[in-house]
Amino acid sequence: MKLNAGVEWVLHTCLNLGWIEEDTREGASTARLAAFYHLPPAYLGKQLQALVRAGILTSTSGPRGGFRLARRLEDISVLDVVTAIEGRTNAFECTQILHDGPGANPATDYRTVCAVSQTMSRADLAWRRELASETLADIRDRVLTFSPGAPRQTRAWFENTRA
Amino acid sequence: MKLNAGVEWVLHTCLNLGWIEEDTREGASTARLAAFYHLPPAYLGKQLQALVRAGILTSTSGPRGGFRLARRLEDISVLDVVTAIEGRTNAFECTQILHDGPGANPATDYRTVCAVSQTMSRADLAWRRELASETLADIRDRVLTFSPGAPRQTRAWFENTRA
DNA sequence: GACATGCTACTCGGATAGAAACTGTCCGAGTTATTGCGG
DNA sequence: CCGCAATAACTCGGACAGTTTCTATCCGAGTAGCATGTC
Repeated sequence: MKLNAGVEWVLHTCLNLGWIEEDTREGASTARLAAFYHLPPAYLGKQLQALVRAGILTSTSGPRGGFRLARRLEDISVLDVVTAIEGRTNAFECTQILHDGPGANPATDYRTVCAVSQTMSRADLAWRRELASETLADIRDRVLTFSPGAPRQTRAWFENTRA
Repeated sequence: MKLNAGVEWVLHTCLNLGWIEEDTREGASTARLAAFYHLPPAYLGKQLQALVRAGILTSTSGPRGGFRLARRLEDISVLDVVTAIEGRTNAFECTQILHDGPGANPATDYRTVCAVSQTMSRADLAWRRELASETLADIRDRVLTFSPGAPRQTRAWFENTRA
């Protein structure tokens, strides 16, 4: 029950894309996005591809290509990003072992009936609800209040490393 | 980000132990607890050992030995059981990649400062809070209202298979 | 008949393989800017 | 000087290994009950 490391990477990367796109109207390539945090470029690219499939990013090939946000940060929830990487499966997956116990009803769907499954599902739901209630724009704003210079610094880095 | 299968197994097993101990004053061996759901006995035993280390169960060796609840179901939260199996680590582990970015402060602990980490930690907290708010006794009571015959059926099975 | 004693069967516990998922890497298909050539 | 075409460089995308975690199994240490022999 450990989240993929890619979740942390792409969350920070999306924030960076948000700041880059405010400035230049273009995106950024995997190589530069990875270099910003010294991440393995190819593996970060793999995660970003998942975000493209989820409709969070768009990608363009060739020179001056790369990744861009498909929609505004206000319209991307943290849950959207997590789901894109981790998939739609819950942390607790009821295997309905009650079916293998005595006195089981083969027709019953214990994923909805079993009290254990209900409790675990409720916890998963609380987790998802918390992530769904926050957008990347909310996180960006919290970053701004803590370190107002972050956008400028980030943009400057991407400007300088381009040369 | 998938929970161990053992979590489901031991939750159901603890409920069974609760019903057995209401009847006979004794516990049950791994073999019989596993046979109840056709689970791999040795692997279930491994999980139950983790619950012993966590102080949820007690174990006795030798003939007529096995596992017993260390305390009442009212005093065992679902979180206790999950933590015993999964460990105390959060689903999201902040690796502080901001330390590898430009303009980072080496002295800063980004696990508490980083806005991304804050959001993910909040979600993990909501998940844990939900699990901590429910005890095994709560689950047992919900089972009773849905299928009042469950305790008797379970006890009967363990009685019959003993012979 | 009662008791001590050795034995047998049974249990947990940790050490040992196998499978699956995560992490990381590599090369190919496609695209765009560039550069050289011809008009 | 302008337009066109071939080229070269750059990008994503999916296919291919390495590592960690989870799943499953096996055998040994220890214990409780039982059978046996003795008093």
